[in-house]
Amino acid sequence: MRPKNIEKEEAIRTTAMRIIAEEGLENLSMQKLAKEANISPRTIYIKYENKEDLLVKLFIDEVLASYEAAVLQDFDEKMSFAEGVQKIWLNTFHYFAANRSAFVLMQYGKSSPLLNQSFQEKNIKQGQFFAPVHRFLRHYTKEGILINLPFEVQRALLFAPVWELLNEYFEHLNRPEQIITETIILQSCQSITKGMMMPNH
Amino acid sequence: MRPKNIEKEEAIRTTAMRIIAEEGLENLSMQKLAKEANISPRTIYIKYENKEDLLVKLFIDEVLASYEAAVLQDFDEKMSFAEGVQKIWLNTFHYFAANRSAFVLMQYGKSSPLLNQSFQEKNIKQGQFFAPVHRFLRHYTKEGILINLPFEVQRALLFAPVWELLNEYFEHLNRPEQIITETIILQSCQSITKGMMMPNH
DNA sequence: CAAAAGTAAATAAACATTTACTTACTAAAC
DNA sequence: GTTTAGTAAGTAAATGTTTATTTACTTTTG
Repeated sequence: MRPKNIEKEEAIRTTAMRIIAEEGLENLSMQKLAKEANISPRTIYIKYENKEDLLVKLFIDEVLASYEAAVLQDFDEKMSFAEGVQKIWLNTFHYFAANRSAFVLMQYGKSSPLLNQSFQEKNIKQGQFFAPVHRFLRHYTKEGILINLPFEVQRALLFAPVWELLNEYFEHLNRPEQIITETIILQSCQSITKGMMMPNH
Repeated sequence: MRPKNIEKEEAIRTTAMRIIAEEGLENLSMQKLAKEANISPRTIYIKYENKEDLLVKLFIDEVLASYEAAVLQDFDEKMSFAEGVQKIWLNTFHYFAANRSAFVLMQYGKSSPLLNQSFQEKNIKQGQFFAPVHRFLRHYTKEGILINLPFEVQRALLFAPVWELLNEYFEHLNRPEQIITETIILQSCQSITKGMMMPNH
């Protein structure tokens, strides 16, 4: 039996991510992808059921999984609240600043019904991945250090700004100077953290 | 000379917004739009140069312009910092909660290269619209009340969370209970505002 | 009737997916 | 150890559909 050529599978994935990052999800077609990856369209269908399957697997394996791994790197639930939040901010910023295609696909995931649905379906899995963050926030809420709000609200308030700053970071890539520096990220994180903590902490 | 039928132009716009909100931008085709608006495809091309032109005008006129008008309603630069930020939060929340299609298209505007580009190009116009907010933030920065960061960063930190909460709001629409209430919005806004203010204010 | 608004039907390109075929490798048979 | 049959990987070209846009025509109103 002829064995799978792993290089071709790799080529499909990296080429797809490149097209999405450079030309947008709406410009990714199966034929274009095959051509640019130097393979036959049929080869994609050996490895993926259809386009939807390809996009969902790409989204979950190349974006969600590696994002979650990156975010939790060197993160410890036992860190102080400010320290833990800062670690997540820096991990998020560095990971996506270096992986624009992952950032772009993640953004698509929020608006595209297709990806959004798969995002929802995998919420269980994601919940397992992000469990340390969940426990971290719940712990400091119980301790009376973090203001008492639903988890989803805490997550939105604490981490939405870093996404918006990443947007700003990429928009400034083509401009003479970059305003989103690590110093700015640290300052921003401190402001947000301060606002989320109970008085006298 | 036969006069334009304004109803048909209206039908194109509202139908397009409905398709985008319900089925996503990727499922909006000119033929489908024509069929659902009960007109001929050619009629769209009388009113718009091409699909890109349609989307850009839809985005600018139906989304950006009305969003900006909604956000600035009853907002006054002379309001206190906390009061002004809260007004913008509430305006944003109420406007998009009641106009899901505008919210969806706005989200697309952030990821789709097509819309993103037109977004960038119209930044001058948008800058004029949002000038009151810009002046508002600059004033309180000079006064030493708002922490001194680049305008783009202040905007990201102050207003990104309300977008994320809107996402959460829409996701909870299909669930038994809504966690994103006006009370939660007000509490969230206060936390963010507190973090962005200089100590002793 | 002039002239733009509007239509139905056509066009050509692009799309996702399939068909019919070849290639490359494994492992059993000799 | 060489041959050979089987099988999945891979390909080139085709499929039928959908796409944005246009053509050739009709309608409506000043």
